[in-house]
Amino acid sequence: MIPVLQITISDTRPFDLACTLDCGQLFRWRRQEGAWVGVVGDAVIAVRQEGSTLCVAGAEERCIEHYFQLDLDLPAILASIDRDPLIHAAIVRHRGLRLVRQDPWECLISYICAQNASIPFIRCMIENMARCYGVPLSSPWGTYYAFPPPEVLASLEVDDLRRCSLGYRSGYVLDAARRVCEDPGWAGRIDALSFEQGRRELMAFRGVGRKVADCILLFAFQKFDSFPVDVWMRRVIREHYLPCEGPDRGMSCREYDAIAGFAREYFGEYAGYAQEYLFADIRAGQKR
DNA sequence: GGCCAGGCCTTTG
DNA sequence: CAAAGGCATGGC
Repeated sequence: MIPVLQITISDTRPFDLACTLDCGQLFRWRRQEGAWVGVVGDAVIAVRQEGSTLCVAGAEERCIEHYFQLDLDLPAILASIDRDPLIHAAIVRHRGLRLVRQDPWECLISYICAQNASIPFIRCMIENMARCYGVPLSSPWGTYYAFPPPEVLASLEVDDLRRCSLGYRSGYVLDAARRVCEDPGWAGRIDALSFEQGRRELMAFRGVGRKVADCILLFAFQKFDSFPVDVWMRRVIREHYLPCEGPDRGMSCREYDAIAGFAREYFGEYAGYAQEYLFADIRAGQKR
């Protein structure tokens, strides 16, 4: 019998599991038999939400609260970004979506892979790497695979990663793995830095530009004022907030900075949450 | 089968 | 400094 832990959700501590796991910030969770199953570190975890109860198997309460950041005052955060009808509608539709505390290493590689790729494709690349080079983890829900650690990826050849469908990103991932192996303190250092300083550190990785750095800062380092601007976010901001600036195709550094800078000022210190709610809303609308 | 995707790097104007 | 190509691959 699998021991199941129950965590109670309330109006003062809202949480929506499906929104959180399916909004595009994470790539490894799957729906399985009415639950969500994923790998966090070396643990296979299954989570199911039944109304205001969260049923968890495979992890302790403290681990889950830390991972989903349930201690964060979400109502206060949402109130602080609720500035107009557009973001308000997104908040209402996805209330309970939380930013997850991702592992810096896995997040770094995931978002290097994410450049110029659709979300299903990103999932595919990461699963390929995990299946080929990750430690198998047997669980009541089947065999899953840990995300391969830096030493393992660093020991590969470019063609090994090409076979995982990474394409031209293979070299970037290999470089990043080697760099992290030589500098194991990288994450701790960025953790202690401000948003701007952390971004500078991250952009020293080949294959990490503004957008990728901003995602990592938001998802792995809890720099909540980070506002990643992908092609979707750019469309929304241009349509609703900053009409027409620059050509239609391709985004210059200047335009990126203009959009992200505007958003940080407009939404405030939790602009990253606004970004994620807008992103989730675009994706939901896309599914029709 | 063409278009596009949680962009970045390099080269050119 | 700004603007344009090139890039690997898979989903839709």
